[in-house]
Amino acid sequence: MTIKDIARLAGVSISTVSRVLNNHPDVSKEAKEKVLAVVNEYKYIPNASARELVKTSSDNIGVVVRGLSNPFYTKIITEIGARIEEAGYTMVMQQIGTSDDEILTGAMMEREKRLLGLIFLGGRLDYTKEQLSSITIPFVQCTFNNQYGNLDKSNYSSVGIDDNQAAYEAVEQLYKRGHRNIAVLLSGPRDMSVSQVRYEGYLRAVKDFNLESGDDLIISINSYNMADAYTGVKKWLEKKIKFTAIFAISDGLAMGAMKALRDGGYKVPDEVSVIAIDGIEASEYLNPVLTTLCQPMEKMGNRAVELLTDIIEGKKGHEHVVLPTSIRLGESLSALK
Amino acid sequence: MTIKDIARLAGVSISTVSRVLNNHPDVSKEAKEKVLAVVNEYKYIPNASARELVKTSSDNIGVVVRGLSNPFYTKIITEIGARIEEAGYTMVMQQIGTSDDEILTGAMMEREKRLLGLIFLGGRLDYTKEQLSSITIPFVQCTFNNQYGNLDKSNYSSVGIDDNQAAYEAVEQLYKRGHRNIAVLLSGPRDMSVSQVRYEGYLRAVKDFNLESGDDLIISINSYNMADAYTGVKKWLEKKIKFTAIFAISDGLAMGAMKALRDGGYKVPDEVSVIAIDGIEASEYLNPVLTTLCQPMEKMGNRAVELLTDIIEGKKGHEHVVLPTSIRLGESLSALK
DNA sequence: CTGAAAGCGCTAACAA
DNA sequence: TTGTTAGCGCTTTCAG
Repeated sequence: MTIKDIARLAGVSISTVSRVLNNHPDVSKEAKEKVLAVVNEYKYIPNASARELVKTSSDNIGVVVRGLSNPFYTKIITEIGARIEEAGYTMVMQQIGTSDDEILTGAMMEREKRLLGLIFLGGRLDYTKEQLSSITIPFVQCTFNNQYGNLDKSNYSSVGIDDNQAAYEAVEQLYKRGHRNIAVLLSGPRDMSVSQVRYEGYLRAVKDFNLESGDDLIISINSYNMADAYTGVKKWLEKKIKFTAIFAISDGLAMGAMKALRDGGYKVPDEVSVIAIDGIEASEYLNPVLTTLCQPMEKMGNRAVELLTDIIEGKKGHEHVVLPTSIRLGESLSALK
Repeated sequence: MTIKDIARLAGVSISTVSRVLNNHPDVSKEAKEKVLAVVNEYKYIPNASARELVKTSSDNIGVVVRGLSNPFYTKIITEIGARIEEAGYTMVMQQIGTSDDEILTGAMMEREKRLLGLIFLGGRLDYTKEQLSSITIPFVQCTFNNQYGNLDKSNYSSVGIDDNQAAYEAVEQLYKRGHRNIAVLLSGPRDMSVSQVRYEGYLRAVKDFNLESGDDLIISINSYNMADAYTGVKKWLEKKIKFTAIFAISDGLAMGAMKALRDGGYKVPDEVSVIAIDGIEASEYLNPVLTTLCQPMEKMGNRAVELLTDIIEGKKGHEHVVLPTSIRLGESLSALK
């Protein structure tokens, strides 16, 4: 069933069918009705590949999301979708797996969907200028921090938090409550991801506040899974390292840690305080409620779209926006006597 | 940058470029190297729309997932992806919003991607035969239960749990522990979704076990959000209805409920028992750990692919598989004295 | 208001 | 081993 068949069945030309399908004004009522009738009868659906192939422009903005159903992105995506719509563009979203190449995906989307711009969610930190050059339209990295990259900042925009500083502040919260033996729960050890950046913030705080330090206080697991965090922390507890608090680089890891602590007989927050970074929904439903530094998810999505549309419309150049975190005071912190 | 440009730049014909790009054997080493060099230099990426347009067949299996990042689907999708790969097919996944039309999406994918079959995740229950007819390839509904639909079961396959029975068994667990005043927390009230089916299972159990019944024991909210469940339960508690247990139709709702109970001064499980259905990861990290009837997620993904490939390969016809749930005994249940 | 025809970028016969 | 060519299904001038 192609446009040709519809044309034949409706007794009109291909162009007329196309016009009806695209709501062009200059079609007679009769022709329109005839075509629509046939379209409905045969449940004809135009081939999008053919459409895209022939089009030379669009109002599409691409969104590439890394990671299947990362709860953390849901709110951001919703916000991005709403803002793109509001600005008069169309969102084309593509989810990719953890190990897929987002730059390649973006480059393909750029060509196929005739994108005006791209937003990447959950990008890696290690792209080379070379790799990035396959994308020729403006793009903004959301929740991304090219701390280790050597990218030319004038070639793209970004919006995120200062992960290093957030970690520093999380540790500071513990310090202010009298904690000096603070373990860090991270994914890595050195995986060039956000985990590493936050770990460095922890180290900076440890140094600044003159806290206890050393490998004994590092709980390193190989993923961002709650289950792995649980197992890792449980095993670590057996070593009987002296500690009074845990800083987890993500809410998810903190959730695993809190269960491990409970199963290990440690009371949170009475015996051990726990703090993290992210502010996902689930961590607010724990008992005790997790204290965490929240990423401003709506704001991030909002700003990402704003940055991109400003560039597309020629209003501004590339910018790098660092948004502040806000602390959600739960029940997982207590002051040492 | 098109295949034509590459051909010109490499000094060969477009067919040769096409052959190189598609790894066809009959190309001389020199030609291949020349083409590859140009491709790399200019970061040429073939236009997938054009490719798809010209292709008449594929080994693609489409997967349509409803709902942005539903944690419940992650495991199923991972499993589906692995099985599709294993069976020698290629997975083409598309995520759609809660209010998007999955049948239309499926129909479009069928035509564009030349799919051999489709798997729907999280489908609605209310499609008409008419609507479904726009899909002409075999498809299987995963986690779907056409309890209220009037679909011809011989036209599609499905795999899921018996939601009504699962709810019944959940309530039975409470009954066996002496509970007679069991509230139900659901999303709806009558939204034709899985919530409704589980609610009917609750009603059946209430009748069979001669439990206390009535509207007072129904806590109805308008979403599957933890936050809404929290607010809803909190408000409901103010009514001071007599109850000793809550059956939540999903883990997410149970999480909201447990926090509301805690904030309202009710101890779980000492004063109130809570049970749910789903078995998502987060609910295992609660304190107390939620007792819930787990859906066999891996198995579901596994069987969905198996059903579909068997049909594609002509080995079998359509089937409707009902998988058993398994109880995860957490800490949210206690027996009444 | 309508139709004929060109061509989007690519693959796959078919020739050479 | 290579190049020529005919479409895939659609949109869009350009004539009528």
